[in-house]
Amino acid sequence: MLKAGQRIKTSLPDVAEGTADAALMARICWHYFKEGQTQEAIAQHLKITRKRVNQILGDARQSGFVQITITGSTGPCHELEAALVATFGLRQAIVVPSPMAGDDARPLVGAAAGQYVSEHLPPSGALGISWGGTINAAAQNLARRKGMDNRVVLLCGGLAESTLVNPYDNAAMMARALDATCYYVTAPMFAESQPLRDALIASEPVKSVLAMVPTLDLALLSAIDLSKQSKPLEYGVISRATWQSLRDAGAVGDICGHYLDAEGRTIDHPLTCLVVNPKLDDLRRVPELVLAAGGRQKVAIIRAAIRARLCHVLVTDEDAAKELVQG
Amino acid sequence: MLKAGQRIKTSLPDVAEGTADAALMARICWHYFKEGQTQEAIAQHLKITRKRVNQILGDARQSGFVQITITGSTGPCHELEAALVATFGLRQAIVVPSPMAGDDARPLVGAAAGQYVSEHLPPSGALGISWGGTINAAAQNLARRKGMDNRVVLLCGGLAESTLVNPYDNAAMMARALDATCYYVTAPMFAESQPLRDALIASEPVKSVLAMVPTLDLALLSAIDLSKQSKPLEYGVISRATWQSLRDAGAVGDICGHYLDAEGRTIDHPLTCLVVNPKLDDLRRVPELVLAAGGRQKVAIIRAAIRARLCHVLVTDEDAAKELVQG
DNA sequence: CGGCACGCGACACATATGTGACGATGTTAG
DNA sequence: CTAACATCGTCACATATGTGTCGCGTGCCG
Repeated sequence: MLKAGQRIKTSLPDVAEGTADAALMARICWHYFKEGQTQEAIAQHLKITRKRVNQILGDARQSGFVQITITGSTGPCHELEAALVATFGLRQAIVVPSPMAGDDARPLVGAAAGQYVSEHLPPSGALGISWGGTINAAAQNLARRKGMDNRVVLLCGGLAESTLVNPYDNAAMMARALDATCYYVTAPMFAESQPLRDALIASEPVKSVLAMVPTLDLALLSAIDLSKQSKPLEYGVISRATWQSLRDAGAVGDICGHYLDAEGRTIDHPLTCLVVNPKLDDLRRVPELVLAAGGRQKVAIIRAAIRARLCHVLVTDEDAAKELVQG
Repeated sequence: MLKAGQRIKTSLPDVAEGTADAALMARICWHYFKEGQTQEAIAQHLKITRKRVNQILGDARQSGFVQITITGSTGPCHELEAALVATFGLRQAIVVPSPMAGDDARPLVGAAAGQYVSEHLPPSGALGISWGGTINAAAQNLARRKGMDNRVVLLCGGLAESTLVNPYDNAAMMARALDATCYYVTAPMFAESQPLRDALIASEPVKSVLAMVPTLDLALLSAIDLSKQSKPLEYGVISRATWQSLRDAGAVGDICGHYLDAEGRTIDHPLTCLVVNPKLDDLRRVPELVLAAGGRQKVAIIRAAIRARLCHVLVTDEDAAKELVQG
């Protein structure tokens, strides 16, 4: 739990370049994962301590330097996937097992989403991204590209306080993984007044970036819920009062700053006039909208997003999928 | 070491469908590799024994059900790669660390080659493949595709005796991984007489498959050496007498059944009139020739292949690369 | 009907792995 | 120059993992 104004070191994994020589890391990973050598043997071979090898392997795993993909035509929850597709008329659904510990589903859903994006973003395609822990995890699980001339467009404004997951960080990680040019919305996520928001949206840098939205090839969206476990609430991105009033207005969460009720309709609330974000119709013009969101608390907003025609492909976890199908 | 005529059960990993439920395997892999749970915890969660979890994980690793890729722009041996490109005018070189134990480099080089092919074979592209342990390993490390209408063309004849690595097995594995149609050369690798070979090559099924070679998008070639460790010799694919006479004729190995001397020239030898294989000029017409071969004993034939213009992209191991560059 | 091979669960145990404590060795700011 | 600090190697130890052995059912074949 964070206090307002608390400064947080943006301790993002940093893609681990620099922690140790990238070449060394690659070599260790090779011997360990590909060749199946023991850490001890690798340490002796390279004349470093086993502990160091262990450390570097840990870094490599965490930072997404090594990527583990589970091939196999039928995923682990493939009946649920079929059920989701059938129930909601989706193009595709990807369901991953929920974490065994009552843990956070976001890293896992994000990982799956990252893999999906890697496989479906065309070379030199333009990718729009939302923000959050899920997107962050997705960024770490993108297959690295190089020289393919991709573009990454951030679909929301930034946050001044560097919380653990920051839109700009997310976008930068994505762009780095894809070797892409990155386009940021150089404005806060929430403006302080409606005139200010209108001015920002009309301003050249913001306008030009938002104008790219209808030209995107794929957008990776996340769903922000307004449950008691809502992360923005926890991180202080929105105040408790705002949270309460949004709920009172019938909102179950938001997609790219568009607050929706359970039926997928945009709600009426003062905050909606302060958000700097792409228009709904522009988003709907993107040929492939991938929504990555997991955990029971996201069920309502996921359903709303689907009803709002903001989800062609859903990436979620087993728990949420079950509730979506049954409920 | 195999005795002539010994029957070998073709105990290929079989892509592990069937060993256990694929969905179970996927789930276990997910919890273990992605979520980082302990085998014990997974066993309890799924109500099976830890041993079983352990087993399934082992199967999954070996069969390529899980794939581990090392991302990172600079590979572990990236100076050697640059040196190879510069020295031999290659389009690209991929060098992987040699196995630490005096072990076989083929599985490792093959793994890297498989990854390369996955990344470079166009959707609905046609892939030509050679055969051998290296290609076998490559097949296990292809990213699975589905419904992309790829084609796999085997670039050599078959072997009646099912040795550990058999051209038809190789091709079948590749085709399965890519969900591709597979085209086999329905003829032995070596015909018993030249008239028979000519008749075979002129026959419809063989001719039509060989005619596909100039239309390939990419060919994954392997190099067969004639050193004392030569695998075909060990497996009895060629007799010791033939081996000796090929060496006497100046051959250092073969690429797709084309025996080359150290300079990359085709040699003169009776065997060359018995091989059922694509013509050199047809091979050279393939826009991308990837040669996957590692181990010191392959250095000579690799060099020969490059000189014969049969290698645009080289995938090899550190030991071989060093000798290639220095020697 | 009687083996008999096979697979699987229950242990058991040798390694391998992750992590903490502690001291030596630089490294930088004052 | 020196002291605070970060980094790294050594040791140690709790877990986790891989791989045996044993004994029990089950289904197959003679």
